[in-house]
Parts: sequence; structure tokens; C-alpha cells
Amino acid sequence: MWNYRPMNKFLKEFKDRGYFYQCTGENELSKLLDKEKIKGYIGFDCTAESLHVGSLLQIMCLRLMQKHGHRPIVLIGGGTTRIGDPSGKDKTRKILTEDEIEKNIINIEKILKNYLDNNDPKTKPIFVNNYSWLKGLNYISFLRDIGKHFTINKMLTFESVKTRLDREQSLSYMEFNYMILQAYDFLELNKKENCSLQIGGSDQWGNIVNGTELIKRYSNKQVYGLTTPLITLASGSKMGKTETGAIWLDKKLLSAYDYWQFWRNTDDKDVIRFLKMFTDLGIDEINKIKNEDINQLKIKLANETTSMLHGKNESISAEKTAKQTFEEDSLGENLPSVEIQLKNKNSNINIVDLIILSKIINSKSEIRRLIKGKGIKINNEIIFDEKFAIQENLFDEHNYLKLSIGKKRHLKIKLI
RNA sequence: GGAGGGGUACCAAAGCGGUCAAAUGGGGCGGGCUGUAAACCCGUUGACUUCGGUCUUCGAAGGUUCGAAUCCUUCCCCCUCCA
Repeated sequence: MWNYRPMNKFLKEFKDRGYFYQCTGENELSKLLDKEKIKGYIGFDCTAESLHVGSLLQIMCLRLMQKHGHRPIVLIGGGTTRIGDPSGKDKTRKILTEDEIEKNIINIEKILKNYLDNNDPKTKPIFVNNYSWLKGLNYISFLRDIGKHFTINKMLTFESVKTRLDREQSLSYMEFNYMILQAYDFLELNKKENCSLQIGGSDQWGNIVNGTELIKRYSNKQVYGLTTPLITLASGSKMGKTETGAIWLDKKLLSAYDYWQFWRNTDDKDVIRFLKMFTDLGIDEINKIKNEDINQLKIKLANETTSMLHGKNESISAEKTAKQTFEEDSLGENLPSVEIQLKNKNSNINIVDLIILSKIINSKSEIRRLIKGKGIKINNEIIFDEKFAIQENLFDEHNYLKLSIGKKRHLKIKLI
């Protein structure tokens, strides 16, 4: 098989960085991208108040579009959120109130804007909310115009449907319709914005194909779909959730230092892959440095990802704090801090109560267990006694005390 | 609609009248080794505790019993086979 024309640059980089999983009509898409600057969209759910690293790959895709002169459309699923995605089987997800949804949307848009370039009018992101067209849908005309293009026969063959039916798990009519609504979103964006590409996670493949086919039938226009792989860590687990909680892309929910730490703790086997996926470093550059000291590369990964989200200064200070904390055993200046209040300075409080008061752990048994296992340190000294009394002199001149839980979690406790 | 099987801690899965806060595995957490890695090893994994114990948990509610995750009744939910 001869490749007569080189692959489009955007597509090539998309693949080189590991974003590529599947594509409809790859050659045609490549040609189209060579020929003109297009608009492509990615949908974001707004059930949560914010985005976490699980969405970072999609965000990187939007950035890559911009880098190559294409214009990203961010679709916020305000309409679908109102229905409540039923895919979480056992627990009926609570239906969010209008206010909550509005708040979520505003916050999620803010995060996305932070990642995208808003200056170049040619590639400036377009934000849309599918509620704006879904809310007014007329059932009868929707069935006639859109529904007629879908056959149940075909819909039943989709993986998402098939697995549910095979397992005889109930699949509600609402959920069954979800794919039609998403296909309709694509059609709407194609009509309104001439959007000709949808990108999504590999689990969206069926929905995306439905969209391209609907547009083909409805408007007789060729559009494309592109999916990204599901990112798993070398350990096999899904990316995004850690012991301490979700890795939010949000200053309010996760400090720059903790974000930095998340990346610093990347598995060796994931470092190069993540450098390609989640940083702006060129592929050539990454290939050049890939045999350098692994820990330096992890620091680089942490710096790049953190400055992209929190800014250069925050990243530098996170690195410095990490250095102070892990290499010098000192009190890193930007270590997350918790303020506690005591009635008077000599309240004769013990270690367990101090930690409870700081709300870092809310089970005394767990704290006792940690102490038994040598997992609690104050100012780098292991605490052996759960009745260890907190003396005033443990706090430094700024009223700070360093509390360590395990090897990785270090915090400042400030007495106020 | 008929006939069975089952709901146990974060998950999977044992237990089937007392020795059960509940085996085992996975996951999590802590420690060791290291490089803030992986692998491996050890410990731990309901809450509170004056460390003696106390309290709450085995789908839900009642009941039998000195005593129930285990037996009975009703209810809810899942699964398998047949129609």
C-alpha cells in the first residue's frame, strides 16, 4: 500500500502524541484538513462542578486544533445533564437543580478558557450549550425529521446497547435515546457552525458515528469523527482518581502544589507517554530527552502540566516547595496549610485531636492506626504515642507546624 | 405467568444458631527496600475508648431464642431456566 500523500500535519501530530484511537474516513479527513481550516467539537458533561484530569486529553485535543489553525467548538451538555445520564447503574443520580447546572457550566467554561487561546479570532473557541436547542425540541417533528433516520436494528448493534442487553441490564428508553440526541447535537453544530469533526473518547465512537451518518442522510454532507484512547495508567487503573481524591483542573479544588505532586508521582512507564500527551513539548524534543534521568523527566512533566494550568509562577513555587519538603525536609513554603483554632495556646491538645481539628482525617481510629504504623510525623519526628501532647513550642515563629501523614502527604498546620 | 438461585464490609466472595466486627482474594492505607518509580516483603483496613471494653453493621421491617449474618414471617431488589 503506497501512501501517495503525506498525512495531514494535525492528524500526524494527533497520532504522534498518542491521541489517536479511531477515525471515520481517515484519508478524506486528512485531505479536508489540508485543504481548509475546519471547526471541530468536543462535548463536555456538566454533572460535576468542575473538570478533572480525566478530561485533560480532550482539552489537549482542542489545543492541538488551535495549534494547527482549526477552530474548536466546546459543547457543554447542559441539555443532557438536565435529563440525568442514567448510565451509572445502581445509584439513581440526583437530578441537578437549574442553579447547580448553571454554576457548573460557568465554572467548566472558565477552566476550558484557561487552557485555550482566546486571542486569535480565527481559532478562538466557540462555546455552545446543547440545552439551547434541545430544550425546545418538538417531539413529533423530532421523530419525523430525525428519528426516521435511525433504525432500531442498527441501534441494537451498538456496543453500549449490546452489552447492556446481553447482560439483561435494563436500558431505559431515555438512555436509548441518548445516542440520537448526541447525533443531533452534531447535526445542529454542522448546520449552525459548519462543524465537520467531532472528537471524543473511545467510548463515544458509536455516538459519533451516529452523528456523521445522520448528517450524511439528513444533509448529504460528509463529516468526520475521531476518537481518543481511554487513558489507563501503567498500573491499569483509570486516570484521574487518586487516594486523596480527584485531580481537579481547578485552583479552588486542588492546589498547584498537589497538582504538581500528582504528575511528579507518575509511574516510570507512563512518563514519556504523558509528556507527549499532556505537554506542549515538541515530539522531537521529547524523543531527544527521553533517555535522561527519569526523575528529572518527571519534574519536567510536572512543571509543564502545572504551568499550563496554574501558570509559570505557581509551577516554580510548587517545584521549590517539593524540593524543600522531600529533599531538605524543611517546611516548604507553599505546602498546603490548614488553619486551626485553639481557645488558648496551651489547650493541652493531643496529636489525635489536632488532626481531627484540622479535618484532614475524620476518624480517630484511623489516626491511631497510622500512629501505630509509624505513619504520623510532626516536624519530621515520628509520633509513637497517640496521647502525644501538642506543645506551643512545636510551632515555629509564624505559628506553623509540619504534619506528615505517610511519606507523601505533608501539610502545614497554622495556629490562629 | 411457572420453577428455582441469590442479596454479606470499597469490590469479589466464604460463613448458614454461640468461639463473627465476620475466612480468603483484590483494592486502599501505613511501614520496609528504593528514586516522592515499579516489583517485592511486612502490617493494617466499622466507630468510640480511661485500651478493660463499649456501641453500630451482613437487602428492609418484624418475630423465635439466654444468644441470629445464620431459623421463621412479610416486604423490596437482583439473577438463572421454562412459558
